[in-house]
This record gives sequence, structure tokens and C-alpha cells, in this order.
Amino acid sequence: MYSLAEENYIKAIFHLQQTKSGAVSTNAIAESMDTKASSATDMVQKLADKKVLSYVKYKGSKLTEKGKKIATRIVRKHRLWEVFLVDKLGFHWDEVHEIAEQLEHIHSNELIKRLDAFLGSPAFDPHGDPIPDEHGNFMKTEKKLLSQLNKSQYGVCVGVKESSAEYLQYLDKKKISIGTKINVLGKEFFDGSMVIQVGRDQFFISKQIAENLYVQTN
Amino acid sequence: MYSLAEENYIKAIFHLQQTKSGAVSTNAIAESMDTKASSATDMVQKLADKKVLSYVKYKGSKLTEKGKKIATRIVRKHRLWEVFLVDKLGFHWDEVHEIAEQLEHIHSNELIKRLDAFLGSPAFDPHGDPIPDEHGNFMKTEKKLLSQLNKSQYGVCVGVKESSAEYLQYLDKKKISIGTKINVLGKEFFDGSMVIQVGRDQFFISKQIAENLYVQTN
DNA sequence: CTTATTTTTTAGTCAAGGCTAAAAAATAAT
DNA sequence: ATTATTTTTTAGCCTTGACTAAAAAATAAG
Repeated sequence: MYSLAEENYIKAIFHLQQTKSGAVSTNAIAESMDTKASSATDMVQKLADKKVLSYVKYKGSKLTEKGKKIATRIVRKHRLWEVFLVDKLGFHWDEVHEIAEQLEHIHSNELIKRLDAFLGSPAFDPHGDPIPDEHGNFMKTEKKLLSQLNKSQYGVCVGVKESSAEYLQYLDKKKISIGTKINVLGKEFFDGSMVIQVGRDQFFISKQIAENLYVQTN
Repeated sequence: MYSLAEENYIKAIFHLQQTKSGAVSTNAIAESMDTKASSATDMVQKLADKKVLSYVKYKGSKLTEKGKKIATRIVRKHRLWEVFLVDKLGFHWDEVHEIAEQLEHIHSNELIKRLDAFLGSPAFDPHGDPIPDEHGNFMKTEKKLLSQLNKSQYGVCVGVKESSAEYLQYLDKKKISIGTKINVLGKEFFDGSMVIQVGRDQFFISKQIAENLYVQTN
């Protein structure tokens, strides 16, 4: 059994290594956990002892198969609970994260099995993120270019095609990063430009922007 | 906000002072928490500082109004989650305690409000225990004598009429104490004797036994 | 190819909550 | 009423997970 703190670190590292490939830096972990690098070092050393991740001094950490399994189980629980909160209790999708953050640490395999069945074994959570099955397998979702979406479709940013500094800086300014959900509110067919929604902001983007961003759709 | 350990102590003290009247002894708290008396002393001192309970050295602890409020909120959450687990997820009533023990510590007033509504604002949990409302008020349930119940009714032991040592020792031997659920499996009308179920045991009791035990029914 | 800077680790503290052993108070027994 | 026993508290230590300050390694800059 893993402590609350351990589970949260494992989950954070899992999400970090989804994006950047290779080992995850101690600093990145600390930042994502909103703690200090020294604390993160202590924890990754402990988790390395427990064979949850491989850790090389000054080089970073990588979850082992065991670690990934733990992480996907937590992600599965988090997302199933989010579905419960939205579908059954009527929460709005942007209110549920904090509560699911607590519920994901409830320990009971039977509970998860039954919750999953009760919800009809959903494949995606209310934010559009895929829910891994009981074996830890995520529904394969093909990634498309944002430019391939049409009006009133949406996708979650999973990567970029061209990664020039200017482009990334633009995305940064618009608060678009891996995991950001993008709603297509409108699309002009003659030039491929779009009006999109990111968080609470809505703005116009050109075709050039839209055809360099990979999004994952259901 | 109270820590997990604090919440568990508050709940345990609440349950202890339901039965015995007056202050709860440090030893009783320690036993109920499955910890050592010294640890319990530390905790009640901390909770006294926080005005959750009043504590007099060597004399014991008593929850303040503030403490009782915290406790009933936790009890409410615990019992609502038990209803959810049994009614919605199909768990059997004797499998849910451990899971509800975890779920009761999820912090979100909105969640409880919505869960309560989702379940149809139940007044009793699957074990027959009353669920306090959002103001902390328990449904008043009249207590009857066990002898007043009929076949296939049940009640939860809430006290005794006659408290001779012999009688209490008998109850003890039969594992009947405050909070024990008793099912009436059969009743002979000519002498008032009964066959009852306590936990996994079934046995015969005379009218004399049955008319000295108070039970609470829905 | 050195020096400067950033990143990471180590060493030493701290608070929460637990423990053991010993002291002190309360209760029981002579 | 004084001793014996039980209950409760105190004192000191341990572990977890955080922190700060300083040292060490890696990276960047001249």
C-alpha cells in the first residue's frame, strides 16, 4: 500500500513523462507537486527503493512497469469518479477536479469495479480524457490536427507538428499546452481560420496555427 | 480543517459518549482507536486546545458543541456513503464499513448535499442507524423493549432496563452490547421466548431476557 | 577551457502522530 | 489509613514528509 504522498508523486511523474519523453527531472517533479526540489529528491529516492521508478542521480526518474501500473490505477479512479460526479450528481465538469483528487485515493478494487459498472464503463471522463481499463490500457485515440476539426467539435492538445520558438511562445501566450482542451466555436471554410475556446477565453486563430497543433479526439 | 487522525479521534469520542454518559476516559479512547493511552492523551490535549472538546487531566474528555457538530458531519457522510454503496453499487451491508470509513473523510459540502439528494435523503443507513440531517439532528427513534418486537423485525440495542451483573454478563457472553443489531427470527406467543440473530450467531432467549433490553427501531 | 550559473543532492530541522518507559494521580485493597 | 494496583500523564525517541542552507554536479558563457 502506498501513502497519500507517494501516490500523488507517482501520479505527477506519470503525467510528466506522458509529455516529455526520457527521464523526468527532479525539478519538474518538485514544481508539479508545488514543493521544493530537496523534498522531491527524498521522495524519488524512496520510490526508487520500492522499485516504483528508476532513478539516476542528477539525471532524473522514470516509472517502472510497476510504477506505471500504480499510476494508471489512480488515473482510472480519478476519471471514473469525475464521471460519477458529473453524470450522477450533476456537477459541472470544471468543479469536479478537486473532489476527484481526494476520491482517487480510496482503496478498494471492488469499489472501482462496481463504480465502473454503475457508470456503464465509460471510456472518457467529462474533460474528454480517456479512462484506462482495469488492465491499464487506454483507449487508443487517433490524434488529428486541430485544423481537421469542424465547428462545435473539440480536442485535447497532445503535441505540436512544428516546434519553432515563435510558435511555442504563441501557444504559451494563449495558454495552450499539452492537455489543454480546445473547443472549435467556428470555422471559415475559405481560409481555414477558426474561432476557438481555451479555458474561459475565446479567440481567432489562423489556419497556419491550427494545422500545426495535434489534438486528441474521442 | 481537521486532519485524518483528528477526525477519527473526534468520531470515536462521539460514539463513546453516546453510550456512557459523562466524560470519556483516555483509556477508552485509546482502546477504541487501537492505539496507546499516551497517544490518546497527546491527541485529546491537542483537540482541547482547538476547543473541540473539554479535557480535565485524569478525569477524561467531553466533546464541545463544536466537536459534536464535526462528529455528526462525519457520521452523516459515513452513513450516506454506506447507502450509496449498498443501494447504488449493490454491495452487501456487511462489506461497506471499511470503504465508508475512507469516504467519510472526503471534504466537500457540495458533494454531501448532492449525494444526499441523489440517494433521496435517506433517514437510515443499511445497518438501520439513523443518518443525521444537514443540521446534525438525528431522526428521533423511540426505543422499545426487545420483547415488543415480532418475528422478522429487528432493532439495535440502546440500553438495558435491569442492569444486574448476571444480566450484563449474559449479554456480554452473547456478544450483545450498545449498538448491536438484533434480528428476531422467531417468537413463541405462549411464553414470549424468541429465537434471535446476533452477528452470525442464532440462539434462543427467554421472555425475561427480551423484556429487559431496549432496542431502537426505525 | 575555465568560470558562472543552474540544477540537484546532502545535511540538518521541524511538526504530526505514533511508541516505550517512567512518574504521578486515582482507585482498590488490606 | 496506608499500601497496592490501575489509570493517566510526562518525557524522550522514531518515522514521514516537508523545509533551509550549503555542497556537488551539470550546463552555459565567456
